[in-house]
Amino acid sequence: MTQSKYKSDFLHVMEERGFINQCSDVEGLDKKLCEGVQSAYIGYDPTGPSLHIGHLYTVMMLHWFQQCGHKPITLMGGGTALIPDPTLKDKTRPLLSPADIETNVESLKQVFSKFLTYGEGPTDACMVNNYDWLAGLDYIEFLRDVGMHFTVNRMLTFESVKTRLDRELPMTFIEFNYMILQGYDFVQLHRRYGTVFQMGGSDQWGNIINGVELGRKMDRAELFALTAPLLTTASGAKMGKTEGGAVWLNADMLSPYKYYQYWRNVEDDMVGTLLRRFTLLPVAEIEKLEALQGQEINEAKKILAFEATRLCHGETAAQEAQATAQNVFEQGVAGTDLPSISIAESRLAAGVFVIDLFVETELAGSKGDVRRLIKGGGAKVNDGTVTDEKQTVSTEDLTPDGYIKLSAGKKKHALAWVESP
RNA sequence: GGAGGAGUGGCAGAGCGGUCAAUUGCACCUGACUGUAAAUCAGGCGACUUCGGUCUACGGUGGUUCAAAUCCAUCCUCCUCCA
Repeated sequence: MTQSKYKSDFLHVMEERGFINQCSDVEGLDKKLCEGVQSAYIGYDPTGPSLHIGHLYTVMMLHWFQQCGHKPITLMGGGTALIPDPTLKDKTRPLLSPADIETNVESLKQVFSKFLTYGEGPTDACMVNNYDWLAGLDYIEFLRDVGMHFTVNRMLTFESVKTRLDRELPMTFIEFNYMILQGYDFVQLHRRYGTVFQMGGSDQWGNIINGVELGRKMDRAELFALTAPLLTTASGAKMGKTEGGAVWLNADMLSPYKYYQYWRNVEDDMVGTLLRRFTLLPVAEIEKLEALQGQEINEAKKILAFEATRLCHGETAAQEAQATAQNVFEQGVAGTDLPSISIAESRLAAGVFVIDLFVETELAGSKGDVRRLIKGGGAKVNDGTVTDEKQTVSTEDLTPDGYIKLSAGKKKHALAWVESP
């Protein structure tokens, strides 16, 4: 294990797990964290009902923060979600209704609870909503107190603003204000909870540092910022997408099996980074796994997939997912955890077009999609390649266990079970 | 308020009266090779289809034409310059 240059447990962990990208004042922060229990927050926009793995590494930061004896705060941007964030996407994102946001906040708390312990204790996590202080703001007062401290000159230099302007894309005033409100959040967190520390992804650096500066200007507060490197694949693309879309952390939006498969299929070069960031395995153990070469890396990927799934969906779900993956890929048989549909026995007896089953199991998006799959030789029924578009299956195709296995390509499989009368 | 310019498939970006379901790149899917990896090569990439076709699409709505993404009118949105 490498000798840490940090005194505080937390920074030590962040360092060895690769979470440190930029920090406003490492020494100061290190010292602060050694003084006693601190609270730190990360902001999340409740713009969707779940988190995906793009959010996950920040949640892990909070997780470790709590493990190191501090208090994590999840800040819900209930107020800022009413305002579009000007980042990345060139288009202004649609405004959400307050009711949607409230539903999302509730749903998100469930997800966070898998990684953080909420409660009333000194190091228990808590969830706050910036709607509480943003909703009632008086415009004039706000401009005088907060707007005073921002120069447009500086705001224009921020990456999110610059790219928009450079590309001659519109940015509305409401979006332009986003960063001010985010900075103001830090001030409020400090005033209300004594929070001196904010973390986030490196894309949030500008916003976070705004808060640090605003706190100093308004309250002479000493605030700290830490960002983690954004997750990109070894080939440079942003991580977190699968064929179906985002890799959600909710089981009802993405099954544990698929979640497991996502991790199982990551690029070789990512395994070490991901193990450090998304599992709780001791670093020493991770270092051993990182040393694996060639085909052996698959072993590391299995561990990554298992550990990541266990953390998010629990031991049982992880074992089931792993067992299914093993059955499917190593034994060549079906596993119970595969996506399934049920089909009435009477319907099956009459014969069902294979094409329809592929659509119903969502292995393909449309009938035309299945036809293409068949033409390309990627469609299989019970591991036999489908060659005829009009091929049907009936009760005779059922395996002894009472299902039909469908495959789209080598990795995507689904089962159609007969519905017992 | 005035003058120009632009709105095309997930994104970028061609087309500017028929041969356009729309060039191309990225992304994505499948096949081959492999290690459920990467790279590479090949094919595919609106929906439905009795595979002959049918339908829906180029900001919205009307119109001209045998025929429109392409022309005209109008509305909406955005950009640039001027006041």
